[in-house]
Amino acid sequence: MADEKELRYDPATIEQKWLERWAADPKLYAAEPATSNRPKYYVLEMLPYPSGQLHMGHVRNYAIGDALARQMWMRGYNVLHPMGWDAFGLPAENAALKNNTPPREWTLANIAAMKRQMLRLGLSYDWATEVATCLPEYYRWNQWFFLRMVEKGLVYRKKSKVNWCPECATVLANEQVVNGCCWRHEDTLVEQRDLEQWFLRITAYAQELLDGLDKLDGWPEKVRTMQRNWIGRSEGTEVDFGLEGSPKKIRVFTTRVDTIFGATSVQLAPEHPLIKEFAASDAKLKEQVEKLLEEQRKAREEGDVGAIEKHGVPTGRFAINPYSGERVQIWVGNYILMDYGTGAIMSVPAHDERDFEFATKYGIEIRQVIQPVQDKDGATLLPFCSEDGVLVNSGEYDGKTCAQAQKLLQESATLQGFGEAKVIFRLKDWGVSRQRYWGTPIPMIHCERCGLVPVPDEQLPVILPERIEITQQGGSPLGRVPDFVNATCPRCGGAARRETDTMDTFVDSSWYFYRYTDARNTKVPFDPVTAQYWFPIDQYIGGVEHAILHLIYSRFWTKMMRDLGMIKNDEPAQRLFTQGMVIKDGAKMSKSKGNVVSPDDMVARYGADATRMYALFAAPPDRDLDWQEDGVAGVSRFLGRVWRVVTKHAQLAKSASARAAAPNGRDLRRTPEGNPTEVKLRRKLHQTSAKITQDFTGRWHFNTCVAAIMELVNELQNADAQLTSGEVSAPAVGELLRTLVLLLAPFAPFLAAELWEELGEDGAVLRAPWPTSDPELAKEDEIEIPVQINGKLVNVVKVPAGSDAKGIEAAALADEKVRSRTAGKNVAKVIVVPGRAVNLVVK
RNA sequence: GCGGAAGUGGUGAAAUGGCAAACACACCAGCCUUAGGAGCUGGCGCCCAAAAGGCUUGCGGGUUCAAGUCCCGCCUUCCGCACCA
Repeated sequence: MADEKELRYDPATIEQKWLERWAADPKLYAAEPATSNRPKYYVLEMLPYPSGQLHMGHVRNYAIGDALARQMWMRGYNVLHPMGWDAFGLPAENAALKNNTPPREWTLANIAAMKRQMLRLGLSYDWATEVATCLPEYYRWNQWFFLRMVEKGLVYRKKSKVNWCPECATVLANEQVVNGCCWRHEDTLVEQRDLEQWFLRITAYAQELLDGLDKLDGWPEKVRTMQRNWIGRSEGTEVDFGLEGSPKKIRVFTTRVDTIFGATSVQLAPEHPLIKEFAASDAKLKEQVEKLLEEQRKAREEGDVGAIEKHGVPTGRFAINPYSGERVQIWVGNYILMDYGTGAIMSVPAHDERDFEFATKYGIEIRQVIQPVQDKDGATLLPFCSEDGVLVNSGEYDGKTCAQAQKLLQESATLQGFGEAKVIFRLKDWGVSRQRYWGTPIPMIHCERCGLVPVPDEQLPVILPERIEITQQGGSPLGRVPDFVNATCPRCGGAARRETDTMDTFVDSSWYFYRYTDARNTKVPFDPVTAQYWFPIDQYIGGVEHAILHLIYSRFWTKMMRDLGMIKNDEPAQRLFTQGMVIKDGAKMSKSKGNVVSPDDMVARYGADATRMYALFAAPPDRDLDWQEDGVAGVSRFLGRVWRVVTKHAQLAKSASARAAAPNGRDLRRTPEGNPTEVKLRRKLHQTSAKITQDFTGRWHFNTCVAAIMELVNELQNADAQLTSGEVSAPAVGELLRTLVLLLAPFAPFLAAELWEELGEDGAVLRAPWPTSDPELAKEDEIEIPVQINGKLVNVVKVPAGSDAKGIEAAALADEKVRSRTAGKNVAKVIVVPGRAVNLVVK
């Protein structure tokens, strides 16, 4: 009875044993220093927010990274595989309100819990480099970078309209507004408020951030496209229209200055300063403008901007076209945005769809000034928006192509001083102020005499006070801590007030991966030499939801650090992989859908190996993954078969004769010899290892890697009798089982460690060399060739491997079925693809 | 509206232009008994009683000796962007 239990694969016991062993060996997953003679490989998974619970999306993300890291170790690389915590942020404050737990305590407890879960999963992180962004040892460097950016003129403060989430009671960056709602509160509409804010000048890098995308060919095209759209570069012209009866000018931005002779009105945004001016002396206009503004706000908040019906009112004022001197009405329109371009446009109804719609509605003149190159004679269907035409009704510019006219008009504007060529970006500067407690204090001091004064480096870190009452009232919580607020001005020594806003948490995650390379440095954020050894990251892995936020900020930060002379690389990550979502019952796993599967449950029932391996087996990593518990059970049963087949024959594999003939299973004869089963099994083995290596290095289809291991194990199982009887030689058994375990190691590290030991091997399987495949042994000696007649499959013939076209053709023509089908017919042509197929063209 | 990805058995999926459905899950039949979330054997796209045969990768065309794969048009689903002047 007692022995029987041992015949069962028991993941709980095996995994517990190895957890203890690994815990006793903290250097197991440590990278070698930069002096290592192995090639470096930096594999990184996006650091999680410490919510306290891993979810399946994390498990999938980390299973992918871990399989890669382990395989790279086995292939001889010096691997850096770190993990950390994106530990600042609002949930800690909410938890404090709810449970009366200090944010720091709550966060650290969550980190401890999630770390336990990660350890339980057997993830190969070097915890010596662990980083938690909420600790002063980390966030002091956020402050340090902030000061460097102040010096570089990359920080400024301005009062501006900002996105305000009433739920978070704080400001959001543009990137954090999703469909008009808060990215953390999908149902909470974002409001616009006027506030003094700190901004980072990310737009200084707009062009470089855009250009760099072309070189990031290791990034998914999807992410690059999203970033391009977000940066939104647009080439055009700025032109000053005159304001009738005033020396003032109205500057408009247009990408189609060639259509300017067709401008029949000028449209201003409701928030345009001139509109305010007009409205001041015109109560009726004021009322109308407010209505337009309200419509615009509503549409923006509903995320339905494109669908809003265009409205506008004439202001009664007129603008003067600087090229023609023509006088056109000035309107205010609800479809004009103040925060793009100049907040003013020239309206050319004949050549712009929106302007056309507007003009049609209000009976504004529609004047064609571009004649399409095609259908020169017939009436043009307006609006005609293509640039494939020539100018008409445009004075001296008539007959020019659109491109020629744009150039000439720009030159003329520059010459006469009423305009110029201009490139504008949709990307806005990064507002980093947050009126929250649990974040990095912004290291600035407000002095009544000296103004804004940076905190000197030697006074860093500006420590976030820990004893603080979290309340729900608005405004920065730090403002209610006198010990924090009251400061001495570093410049004049007088009494001053400390800045009470904290930094956006995306600052934390913009550079954390550099800190990993030198995580305990107390002098500088990281040692440049060490960082240069590891950077750029060879493979970054995470969810596509960070395509714009985190990934654009990180690129900016890297360029900024490069310009500080701290690093040499222009981009943080060479390759980026975005894994698919974890789905259950047709929907993304989420608490609100009630379809969450707990990783702890899975690990408890099936073990960490089975849980991780299922996450890799059920779909290729870039696709969405449908979580089916039966599938996990299936993988667990498979691991049981592996366990049985290896333990059953382990004695033979490590027998004296097997070792003597083939230490490590490596020196076996390199030509296929032995009894047919042995030849067949070794062939399958070498085919499997070739396939896995290929799928691993090439296209990252871990699901087919796992399937290949399953096929191998199925063959071993089918040959159980021959293995038991000794028909297969001991050295061959040794090679088979050892290699199987090595191939399994990146996917099921616990079982691999256990079986590696079972096979009598010392040392970590992680440090054993990755199996190489011998093409000679992998080669089939007979292959099946499908024979088609007119493209239809008729039969399959066997020919010796390496048969030439002639031999294959002969075999095909000799086949019974083929002969009966071709009898009495004319075989017009025979196409032979050696090793692949034969097709007979029969008439 | 624009851009991207995807559409293959009951399910997850596989297939350098060359035998569609590997590997699994579920299901069915049988064996085993320590009655388990265990193990083993076999079956499992559709039509046909079976065999023979035929049909089959969202729909319609095309290229090719040969198309799930390449090209054109359409449909559906998901994702991103969306008055960006």
